[in-house]
Amino acid sequence: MNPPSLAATTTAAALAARLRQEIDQGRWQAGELLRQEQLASEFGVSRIPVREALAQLQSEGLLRIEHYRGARVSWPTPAEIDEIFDLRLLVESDLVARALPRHDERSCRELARLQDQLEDAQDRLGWIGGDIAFHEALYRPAERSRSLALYRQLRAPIDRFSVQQLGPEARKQGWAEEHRQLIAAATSGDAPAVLATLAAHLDATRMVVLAACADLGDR
Amino acid sequence: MNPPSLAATTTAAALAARLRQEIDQGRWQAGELLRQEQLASEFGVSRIPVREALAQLQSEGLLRIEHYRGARVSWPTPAEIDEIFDLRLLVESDLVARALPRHDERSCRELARLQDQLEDAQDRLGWIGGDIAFHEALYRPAERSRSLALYRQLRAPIDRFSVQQLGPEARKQGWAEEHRQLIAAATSGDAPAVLATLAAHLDATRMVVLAACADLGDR
DNA sequence: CATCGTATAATTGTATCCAATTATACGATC
DNA sequence: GATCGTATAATTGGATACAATTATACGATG
Repeated sequence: MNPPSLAATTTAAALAARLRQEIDQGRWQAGELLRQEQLASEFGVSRIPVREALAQLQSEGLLRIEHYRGARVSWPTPAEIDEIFDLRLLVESDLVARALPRHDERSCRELARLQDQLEDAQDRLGWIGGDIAFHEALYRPAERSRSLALYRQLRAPIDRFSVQQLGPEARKQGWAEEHRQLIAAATSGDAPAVLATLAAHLDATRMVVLAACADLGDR
Repeated sequence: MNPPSLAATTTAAALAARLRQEIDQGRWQAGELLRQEQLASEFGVSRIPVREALAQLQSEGLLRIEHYRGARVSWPTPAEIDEIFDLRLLVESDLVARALPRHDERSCRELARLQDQLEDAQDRLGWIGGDIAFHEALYRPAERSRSLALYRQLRAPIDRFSVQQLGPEARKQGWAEEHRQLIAAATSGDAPAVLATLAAHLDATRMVVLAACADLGDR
């Protein structure tokens, strides 16, 4: 008989979500310190849920916490980014290959709808969210929850580079084209095509992220 | 000038390590509740570091925390376990393939030494620790830190089943045999052999874990 | 002037206490 | 007797307060 309780989650989780967004949007640069007290007063909570949120973001690879020193936004090296994309290719190829035979007309329409929605997105955050939604819909028919979680986890620490680099309209066009090809290949059930397109798509994204990361220097 | 500070870590981290061990040893069954107050008084600390340790173990997939309900030992389904082993095969095949050309006489001696040590291990915990050390040494020359972390993360939630099932001396023998074959293949640089052996080794382990998990029933 | 050591401030880690929520026990009602 | 509603207890989530550690400022010393 309760009202559906909008905030059915803990404040630490809400904070983590908020901070995740802000990191993606570039509020803090790589290597920058996040102060517990500052965040606590900013959001009007105590440091306890702040600490739990920071710990959560560390486990997602967005932060690195040092004992008594504080939480810094992670600063992946180009080698790490390369490795992440290699892993994404492994995992996402497996996912799409398993999903392919289970895609039907309905799921392919859903893909097209998500792509339309993506191209209508206004801000960078809506953009990356749309891309995530598209890929998840592409992989979901595989019914591999664990792999899907792994896919999310691999994206999380590098998505902010895509978001921040997302100026050039050209890249956006190419991205849309690759997504359209993925939909076509999924619709026709052409496994080699979908795998090749996915690989090309990931490689293109890799270049964007590496470029964004190169500007940082190491620390 | 400080003494090397044995506990250079936080108490939450120490607690997490301890609880990880205890979960592997089967102190709590799958689905069982871990009470914060009980753990706090048992280890002589407050509930704050206990909560942080529990959150950490949740991010590792060992626990599942429900809002205001408590932390339960995770109870993976056979399907999830199957999926984890599929992912392990993907990641570990990639790792061993990259490591293989970089193994030399020294690293292979190290593998043999670790295997000797493993076979001398007394208790179940030493056993699983030895197996982890062996595999990490097998993959380390690849210099893929992110993949190695992923490998650890995939093992973490299922190792307890191997540990608890680890009665039969027979299985232990077969395991040792497979490890010896891996060393031989690594020494001779025989990529197809090492990949085939790894796949067989993982499949054998999968069966053990699935058997241990089957006794649980779902919850 | 550079470097080291010390005192102070700033920050994180933990303990204690209170609030919010859930689980349990008990009685009323059909 | 079973089921529902309510009161109580048990448990978790969060706020405040304190301890431990690290960073900074400042002066002494060469």
